Amino acid sequence: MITLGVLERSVMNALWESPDGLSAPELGERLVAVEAPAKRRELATTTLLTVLSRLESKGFVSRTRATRPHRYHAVNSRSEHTAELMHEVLQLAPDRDDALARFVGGVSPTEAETLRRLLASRGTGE
Amino acid sequence: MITLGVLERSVMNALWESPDGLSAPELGERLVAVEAPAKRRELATTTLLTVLSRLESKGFVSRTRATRPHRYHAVNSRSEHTAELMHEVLQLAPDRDDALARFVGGVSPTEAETLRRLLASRGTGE
DNA sequence: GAAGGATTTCTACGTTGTGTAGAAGTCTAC
DNA sequence: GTAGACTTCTACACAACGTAGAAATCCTTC
Repeated sequence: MITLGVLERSVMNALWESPDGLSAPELGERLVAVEAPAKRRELATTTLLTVLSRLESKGFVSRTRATRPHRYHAVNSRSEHTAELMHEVLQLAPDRDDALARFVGGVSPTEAETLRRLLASRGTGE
Repeated sequence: MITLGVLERSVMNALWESPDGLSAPELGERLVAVEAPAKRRELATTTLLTVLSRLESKGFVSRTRATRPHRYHAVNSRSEHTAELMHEVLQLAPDRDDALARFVGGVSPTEAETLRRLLASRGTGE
């Protein structure tokens, strides 16, 4: 399963919150702003470019080469990404229904209600 | 997020299918049996012991030291593991409901039905 | 159209996790 | 108490990731 490193995840979080995408320098500012306030020092722009390239290879990021500071966008929204991951995890289990049962058993009452609503509006499927 | 390597996953699969646990040599036999029939050559027992130790450190495996060939057990069932992973993934999303919506949107009709049943038997929660 | 600065790509190194297993240590049955 | 089974220690190769300098590329302006 494709996984993300800690910096890669920070970068994705920044991109997910930027509908218009970000250039590498802009990304740098966001990262300093967010994260542990005092902790995070400045990262070299080349570092960010490397990470962005890797994320592009992994299919998580696309870029616009038209403008000069290239703009980077998240390919999927965070929710899509999360849902996809959940499906991947579920796919690995041979006993899907059992896994689903345990999953449902662990959600909060609020979320259970959300799920009911979602399933209802989805139609019965038969 | 704690993740598993490919051999580690094979080992966990073998343990998950062995309610009474396995010793390292027994594990070796299982692994040869399963997996790509011709592909998988024999693995040294020490290799398996190393992997088992690492899985123990990660909390996925426990062992009985009483008997001489120690016996190794999966701490959680595969379904529990899967459900836990799904929760972890979901936890990372700030927009949980949205992620749930996308997740539900992607399940098969059969699974949707399973989910409905599970949520119904779970009680309304209020 | 050449120069200079901004930007990107290439290359590289340290760290960590994982697959792999020999060497060395420990335990038990005889 | 010793041989053989079993476990732990140590070790190495390889990939992924964080990190960034050097080198290449590209606009802009003179």
